[in-house]
Amino acid sequence: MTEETKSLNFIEHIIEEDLTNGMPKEQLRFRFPPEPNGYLHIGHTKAIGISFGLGEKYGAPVNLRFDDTNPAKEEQEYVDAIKRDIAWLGYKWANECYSSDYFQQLYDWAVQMIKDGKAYVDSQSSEAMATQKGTPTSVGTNSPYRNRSVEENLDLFQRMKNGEFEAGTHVLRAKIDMEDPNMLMRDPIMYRIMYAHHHRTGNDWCIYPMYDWTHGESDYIEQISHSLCSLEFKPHRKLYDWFKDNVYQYSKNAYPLQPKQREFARLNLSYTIMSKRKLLQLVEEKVVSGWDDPRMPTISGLRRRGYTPAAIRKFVETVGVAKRENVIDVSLLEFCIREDLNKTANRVMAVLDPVKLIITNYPEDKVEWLEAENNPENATAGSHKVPFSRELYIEREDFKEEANSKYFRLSLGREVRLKNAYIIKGESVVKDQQGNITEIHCSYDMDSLSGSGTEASLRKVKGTLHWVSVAHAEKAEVRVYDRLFSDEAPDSHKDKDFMEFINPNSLTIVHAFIEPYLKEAVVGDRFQFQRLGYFCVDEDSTDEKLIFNKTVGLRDTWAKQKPKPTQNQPKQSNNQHQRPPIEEIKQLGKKYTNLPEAKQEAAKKKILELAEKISYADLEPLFATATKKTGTRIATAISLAVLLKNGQERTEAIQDFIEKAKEDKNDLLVNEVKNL
RNA sequence: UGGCCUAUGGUGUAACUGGCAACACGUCUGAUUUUGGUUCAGAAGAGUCUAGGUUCGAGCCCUAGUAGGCCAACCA
Repeated sequence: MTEETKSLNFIEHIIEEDLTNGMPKEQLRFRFPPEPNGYLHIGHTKAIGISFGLGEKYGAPVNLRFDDTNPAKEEQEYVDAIKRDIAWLGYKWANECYSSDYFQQLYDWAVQMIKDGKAYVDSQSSEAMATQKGTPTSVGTNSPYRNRSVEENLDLFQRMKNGEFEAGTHVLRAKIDMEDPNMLMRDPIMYRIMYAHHHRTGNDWCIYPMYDWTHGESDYIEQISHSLCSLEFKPHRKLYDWFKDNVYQYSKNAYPLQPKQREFARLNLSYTIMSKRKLLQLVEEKVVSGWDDPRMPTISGLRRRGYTPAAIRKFVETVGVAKRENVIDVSLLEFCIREDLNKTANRVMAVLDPVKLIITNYPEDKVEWLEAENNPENATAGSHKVPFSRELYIEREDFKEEANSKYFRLSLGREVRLKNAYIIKGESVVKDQQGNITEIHCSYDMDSLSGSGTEASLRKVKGTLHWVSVAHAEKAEVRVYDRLFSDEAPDSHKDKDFMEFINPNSLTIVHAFIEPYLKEAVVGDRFQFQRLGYFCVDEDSTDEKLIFNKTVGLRDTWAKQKPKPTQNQPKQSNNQHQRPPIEEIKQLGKKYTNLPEAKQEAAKKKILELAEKISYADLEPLFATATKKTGTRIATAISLAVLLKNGQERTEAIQDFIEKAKEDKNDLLVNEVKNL
């Protein structure tokens, strides 16, 4: 057993506390409650990971509950997609539930509440009700219908249910408090009239319950112990509890456990959006090919892009759970998928931007089938054969006529290795009339075959190139993706619509040459194209034509050397050199008290030097340093001594500072000022 | 004129009230390498939003302030 002492997140702390306070472990029960009005995205995987993860951790059931109370927006297609995605992620739900299954129970409770004077039928327009509701900063006023008799309310509600009224003419409201600072408590609507076909209940109902009423009571009916949702529902908690307390009075025998809602910060990912409404817009306006377009942050998009469930789960686990707003850098997601694929994806060779390479001293009709290791990270992965011949394709980027010593690839007169094959040397180039290179001629060292063990084969050369034999090359379409948005937070700009940040070059279609081994590949297979990245076979592939999606590139430290056009430059400027001396003094002071003695000496020396270069005006603000920042005060004292020695007049501020320092508990500080 | 929530390296998350604030990503060095990948070794980067207070001792508790987020759908 590897008993990991992993630190707990705040939700786990709450659960642990409940457990130690006597809640039986068997009572633990969670739920994931999507509304079937769109596809799940990477943000949802956090919520899924939290609730299902807790279920796995505590061996507790987790219900998948579709919150289907708005037939106008919800569809069976979404139900199916959601189930598919959760299952693909590898989670198992205990029960497949629907809020619509509880409509009758909810209705009965609502009648009960009317009888108890806790709910009433309002018959105003939505505008009138909105006005009466007030604003966050001003209280609301009571509806003129607020004091209808129980009998009238019962009659009206019954008739609402019977379909006797037009949509929009009446609603059922909870009678709470129109002056509550929490607007959700200002007589929230429980039911509205709606003549719409529901994907499960058909036309059985013409009144539909609202979210707050339905969601909390669904938790209660399912006896969910911890109802976990995102931060924006925090204000709903008060109402959640109000409804729960009332209903509990009616049903405590049947449903003894009262659920507890807790909220966490949702996941945001840089360079993308996470709103279902906006994702739907991308789909509807055909900016992308569908919900599962590989550029979409949806689970189905990521799946098609080549992401694995393991990588996504690792990602969600790594980002953690807390209550503050956050934006996760996509580089973390990319790290997770690379880490997984590096261990599992077979290596193959493919050339995306080909130029012909001719080995002039290799026989014209000779073909060798060379051994290629499938995965150096996995000894059991085996190997496959790759054909080698006189004419090959290599990557255009892998050749330069002249190159400096930093360039490890092929150039004239220099040697490189062809992966799994021979060492070659650049000899000459053939160009067309425009000066474009059409052929590169080279010679090969016939004794240098990879793995042959000869002295020549063991020679160290600076670079290794991937290649594909021209005669044996298969063609394939490769879809190379860039981020969908050019802005780090496309929907965070008040003055600009997120659509303005769409990256016009988010998809590039490349016609590539691939080694014949790949002919066998089937939809969903994942490979590492050596030196390029990870790719997977897209479902658009046919028997005649293979199509690959680029999942993610390899880490590329070489690309970083070159000036890159992207906006992802490191922001940290190297301002160490030009930092004003006073800043350096502050920095040294910062750690002063924590340093071991020897380093303290060194720091002091440095401060003494720097202090020669500062003025009184620089130092004066530091006299006000907070008492507890002892280090800075010491640095200030040391510097002050230098100024005084150099003839600085004793101002009142100086005197105050010295006096106060002399009374400090810290001996280091006292020592510095006692002789001033 | 309001209510609620949050604030820790560039990013995300930790830290039993107590040893130089930990981990991951990212960044930078170096080594290894038939992938400029992987792996390995190392470095830089934080006075825990500010100011007070309680305490022998505060990232953590209290007060005030500042900044950001959420709240006015017959949506969820």
